[in-house]
Amino acid sequence: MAGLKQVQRQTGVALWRQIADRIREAIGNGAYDETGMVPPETVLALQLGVNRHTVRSALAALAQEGIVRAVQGRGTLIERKERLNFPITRRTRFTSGIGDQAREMRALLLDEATEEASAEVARWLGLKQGEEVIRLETLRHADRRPVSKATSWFPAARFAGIGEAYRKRESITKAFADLGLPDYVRTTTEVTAAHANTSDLADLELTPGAILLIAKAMNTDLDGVPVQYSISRFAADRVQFTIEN
Amino acid sequence: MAGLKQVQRQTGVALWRQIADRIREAIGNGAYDETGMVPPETVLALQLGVNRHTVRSALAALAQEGIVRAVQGRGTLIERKERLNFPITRRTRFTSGIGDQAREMRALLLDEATEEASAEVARWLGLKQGEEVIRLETLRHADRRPVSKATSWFPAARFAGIGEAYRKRESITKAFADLGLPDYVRTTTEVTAAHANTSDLADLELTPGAILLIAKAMNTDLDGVPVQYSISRFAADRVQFTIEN
DNA sequence: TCTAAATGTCTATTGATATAGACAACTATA
DNA sequence: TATAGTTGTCTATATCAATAGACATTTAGA
Repeated sequence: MAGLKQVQRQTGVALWRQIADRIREAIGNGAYDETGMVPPETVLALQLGVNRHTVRSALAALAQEGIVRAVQGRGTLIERKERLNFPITRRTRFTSGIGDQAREMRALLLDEATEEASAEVARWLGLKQGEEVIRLETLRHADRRPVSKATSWFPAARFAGIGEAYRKRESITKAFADLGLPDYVRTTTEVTAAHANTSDLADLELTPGAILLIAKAMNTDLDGVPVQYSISRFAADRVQFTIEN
Repeated sequence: MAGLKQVQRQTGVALWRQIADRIREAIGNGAYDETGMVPPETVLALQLGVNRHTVRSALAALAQEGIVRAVQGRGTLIERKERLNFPITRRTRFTSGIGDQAREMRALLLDEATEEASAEVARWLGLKQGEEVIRLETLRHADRRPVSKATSWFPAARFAGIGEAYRKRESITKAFADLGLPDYVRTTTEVTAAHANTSDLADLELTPGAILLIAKAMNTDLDGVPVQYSISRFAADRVQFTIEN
């Protein structure tokens, strides 16, 4: 049996949203792969102990996301089912990590700026606070679906022009290569989770209330000198991380 | 300035809950460390573009969690501010990982059962579906605050009695040692995020709507033979993971 | 072609959520 | 000892969320 987790009342999170989240998760886990359909509204309502109308609100939200499509008389069909796996290793690269799981990858440069390093950025990049860094805001798609939004900082002195290189090559690895850095390694990754804010929601095409997986990562060159610090935000219902040690 | 992210309306997540989450996060990030107090209700209401009463609902929820304490005439004081760091490496162990960040560690065995391996468990442990495994439900505390709830499976043939050993030693590492396994390594960790369900809420002493970081992990002995598969659920606002490669 | 099973639509009612305003009570400080 | 600044309490109102029931509409299959 599928066995959706029970919902909770009076939590500040509407039942229809909790139910939508559970069904989205169940779809992602392949719980309904046999039929390709979500169970009937009446069955879900009974399983979850809520009114059928509440289930309908949840399914309407999922239909809005393009995950299911209701057909009168037949049932509610699953339209899309995805959870990308993102391996985190010493050789973590976004493009090759996701690349074999998606047919088409795109990377978009949303914004670029040169600024003085904040205390946090300076600490990670091993700079003094106030030294110049280049900040890139990037958005990455897999199969035309937004997957992650990232803010990256680079030491400005060493990587002038990395914004332009990234825009052309659509890859950090290739942009580094163009600037004379043939290889680099992922040194540290910190993972947290939080609710999405408004701008992340819009860029990642999420519905409000969605959860983000947040990875703060440092890359260094082969001598251990920091070359990039980044904060990436992933839609938690589309992505999981795998750490292979 | 602190600058809390804006809230969103008509999302199925009540404003007071969104605001509570943002303030909890801001406290965890040290945004109010200078004063040790949350900004006045009227200021927060203005910043967030909501009514003062809505902010009060959020602060009431945080007071319920023991994170803040309102004092009439003075303001709202920060009582607790914590986020434990949990390193994930080849030598990941819960006790030593958290141990140096907390004065007191406790591990509780909630439940123990011998059962037939599900398809998932069998796959991870390299068993045939239906082979016997021991399942442990454990709850771990740091400084009397619940940190994580975990379900672990062990091959029953090899680790008979591990429940009793864990109950006595309050450590997987020591329980393994008692059963003749002096060392093991973390091979794979999968990280996802989701909303907490009812039983996790209760055991982890969370408020409804809270986010969990979920780690599915496999440990093997030094010959690469799987010895443990576990699913651990952490309160996302109390914990972060660090992956050092 | 009938029927069971499924989604779609409508009305009505209740409780939770959010806003609005006014004023009381308390604290720290000028 | 005033006073400004803060939290606490109360009333009122509008909208959202959830339940309840009835019935229409569509699909697939007997």
